Amino acid sequence: MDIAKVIVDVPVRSTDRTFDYSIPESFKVWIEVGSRVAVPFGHRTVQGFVVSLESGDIRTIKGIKPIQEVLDLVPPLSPELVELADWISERYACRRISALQAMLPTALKGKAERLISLGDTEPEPVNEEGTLFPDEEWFPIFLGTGGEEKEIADFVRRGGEVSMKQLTRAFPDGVETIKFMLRRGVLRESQSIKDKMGKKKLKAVDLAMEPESAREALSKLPARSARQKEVLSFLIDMEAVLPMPLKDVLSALQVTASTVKGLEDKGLIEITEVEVYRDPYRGRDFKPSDPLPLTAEQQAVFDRIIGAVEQQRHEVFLLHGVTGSGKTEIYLQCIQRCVQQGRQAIVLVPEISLTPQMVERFKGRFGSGVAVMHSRLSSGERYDEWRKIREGKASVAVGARSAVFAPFSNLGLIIMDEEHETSYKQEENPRYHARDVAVRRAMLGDAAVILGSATPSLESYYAARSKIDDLFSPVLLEMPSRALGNQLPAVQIVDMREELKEGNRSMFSRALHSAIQSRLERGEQSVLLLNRRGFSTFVMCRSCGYVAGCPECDISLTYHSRSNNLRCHYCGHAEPAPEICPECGSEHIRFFGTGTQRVEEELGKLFPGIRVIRMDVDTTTEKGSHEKLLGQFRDKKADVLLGTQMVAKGLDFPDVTLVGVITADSALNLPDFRAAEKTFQLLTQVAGRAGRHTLPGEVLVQSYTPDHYSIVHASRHDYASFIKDELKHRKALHYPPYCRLILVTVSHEQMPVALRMAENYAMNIQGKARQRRWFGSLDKLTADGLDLLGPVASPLPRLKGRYRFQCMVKWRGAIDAIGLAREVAEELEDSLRDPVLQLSIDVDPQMLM
DNA sequence: AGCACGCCGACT
DNA sequence: GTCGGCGTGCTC
Repeated sequence: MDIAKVIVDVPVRSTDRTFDYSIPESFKVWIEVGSRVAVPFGHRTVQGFVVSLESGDIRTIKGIKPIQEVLDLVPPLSPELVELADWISERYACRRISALQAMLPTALKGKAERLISLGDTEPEPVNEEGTLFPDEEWFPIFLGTGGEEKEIADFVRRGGEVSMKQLTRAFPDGVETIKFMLRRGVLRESQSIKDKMGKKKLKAVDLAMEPESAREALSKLPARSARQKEVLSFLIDMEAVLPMPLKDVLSALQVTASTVKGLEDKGLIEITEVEVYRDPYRGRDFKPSDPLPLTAEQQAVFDRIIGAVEQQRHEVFLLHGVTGSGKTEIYLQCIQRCVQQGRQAIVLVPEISLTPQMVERFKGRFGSGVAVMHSRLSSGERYDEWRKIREGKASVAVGARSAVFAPFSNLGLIIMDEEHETSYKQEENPRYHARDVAVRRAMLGDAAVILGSATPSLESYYAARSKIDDLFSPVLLEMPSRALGNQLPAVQIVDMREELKEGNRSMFSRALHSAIQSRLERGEQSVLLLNRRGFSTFVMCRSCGYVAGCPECDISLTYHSRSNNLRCHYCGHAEPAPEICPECGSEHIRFFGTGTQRVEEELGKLFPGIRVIRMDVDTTTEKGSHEKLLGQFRDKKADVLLGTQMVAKGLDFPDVTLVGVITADSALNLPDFRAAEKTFQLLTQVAGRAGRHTLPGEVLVQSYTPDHYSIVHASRHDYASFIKDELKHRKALHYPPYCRLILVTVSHEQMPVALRMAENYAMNIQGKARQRRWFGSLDKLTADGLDLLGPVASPLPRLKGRYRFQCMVKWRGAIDAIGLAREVAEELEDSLRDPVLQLSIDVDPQMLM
């Protein structure tokens, strides 16, 4: 093994391949597939990943350079993850380095640092031009001031090796002099990769001897060392829990560090630096829980799954269980078996439902063997959870999307809860879908996969029934009844058109109004859902029709009452709310559309004294606020929990007997072929929140289109009928699961360029598809083929100052449509070498915007 | 991404 | 006649 093939951290197309490096003898034991290394690349040092090792004669490869540094003691990636990264880069048309980077916590994103040390050359006399005059007898004129050069040299000598950053900070005007010194070899530059985040170190105190000898020493300490004696006797008492964090000693005894230091100087104790994990859940105790007895239905499903787990066989299960059917308990017991076998498990949950309740359940069952990864952790905390996994200190990882990359070495089971959630699709590069990555990873490592949902995505459900997917055909397991035997709540649809006809212009129907009223009287709780994302509310002038829009994105601005300003949901642009119309000066400027803030205000007017907790993006930005709000609601500090989709997921409150959906239609009107599916899923999820315990629940759904099949079927908890209807639509219109999609978005600052390039793209891909005889055969459902829609203006036609057009590739069968889409994009980029032009390829898009 | 190599305008 | 503009192309 003499040669390492390395993917370097330079994310452009021309470097999206391996580069060969020789491995210095001393590194050979450290370097494996998955190692992170520093390599010389061009004129600098970059970070890279070893993706394969080859034996070979180094001399046969011209210009090969050696690996400069191995960056980690333990390779951060396994060969299995490296292979997975390859697959991701092909399937999602992204650079290999992006796929590799996506697998690591941001803390490990090393960047090169320039280090300056003294060179071997003695400072030589030079004149102003930098010409050497070694033979001249007269004293040299240094560039600038000779004194400065001496100061810089002294500074570097003191530090031994200082970073360029430090040096320029110390000598802000010395840049020229430093360059000059480098040129002459007085200073030398080297580069090294520095991680963004260090490990957290903690000072800990321990006795330097056996407790008996310490006790003896204690008696010999003079009386004037009263404080030190206190500390020592405390440590002897606490002997069982040593070493102990220094700061705990200080706060327990109200002494200062110098007192403890004194003891160290006497050689009685030791102060050491221990590496600690930043445990985000430190100091919280989790109620231990034992496995619950399974119902017959649960048992049957469990038995089926556990067979695969115990035989260490790759198999994918689609677990379709109604809300409250006890899927989580099945997950827990499968994990338990998996861990007992010495293998590890990953649990994927949507970010939004990664609530403290959820975490509690896993921590309660598996204790400290659980690592939790979600976006609210600081990057240091996330790094530490990640290291816990890699170092074998955790055997269960619970987390959002990216936890699918948890660096376990012997993975036995991957569980994906709420399998249908769109948040499993990453919306930036690499645009991977965690479900498909999970299945692929499990395939590579002979692990089982459970995809669980009350409302499985059509893609998964169809794959389970028809076994046609190229990636996976899950085994369908059904759990149609609730574990506690209680009924699914009755759902009533309220026709809002009728309300309007009868003169009720409020956002609450009479039925919902009286339902809330009766809950208030009985002291029960309600959950109100407004699936209204910010952009649908807008500010309009009633006199001239002016609508406040974002200057960068051409979409209407949303009014935020707390800060009294208008904000763009997409780019973050904010401006003060106008009092008069900026176009015509009229005072008739009004705020339309219903956001959660407005519902909150309205509730206060209609039900004086009502206690409302509002939960949406605005009230949950602060760390821990989510948790706090839910805690308050659970403690019955409020009558109503009002919020966006985040209130619909996985919450379980015993006293909630009413769930109200203020407008069920808002998602239906989005330009998305999944609109009906999303509406059905949301309504089913939220309806499942009511009456999970002893009190019966009621669900009221307000709608302007009460006859829509997604609303009707959701109200009857009828997944099968919904699927039947929806599949018919998808088939007729050639949408997934009957084909796959690739969304190509072309954007440019100049509208004509963007449009022209989008047209070129469409033309080129059609041409090539025709040549390969792939084009235009989607109508015959059995045939392989490719079809193209567009270009059309993107649903968000302008974003962050760029005009956007999109082409939709629809394809099916054993053709390399993804490769083709990428090829055409690259050719286009080459022909118009304009860095402003952006082409993005989204394979299997979830959001069509 | 950086960074050097390389071919055409305003200055000693 | 030279310094330097940034177009082009390479990095094991």
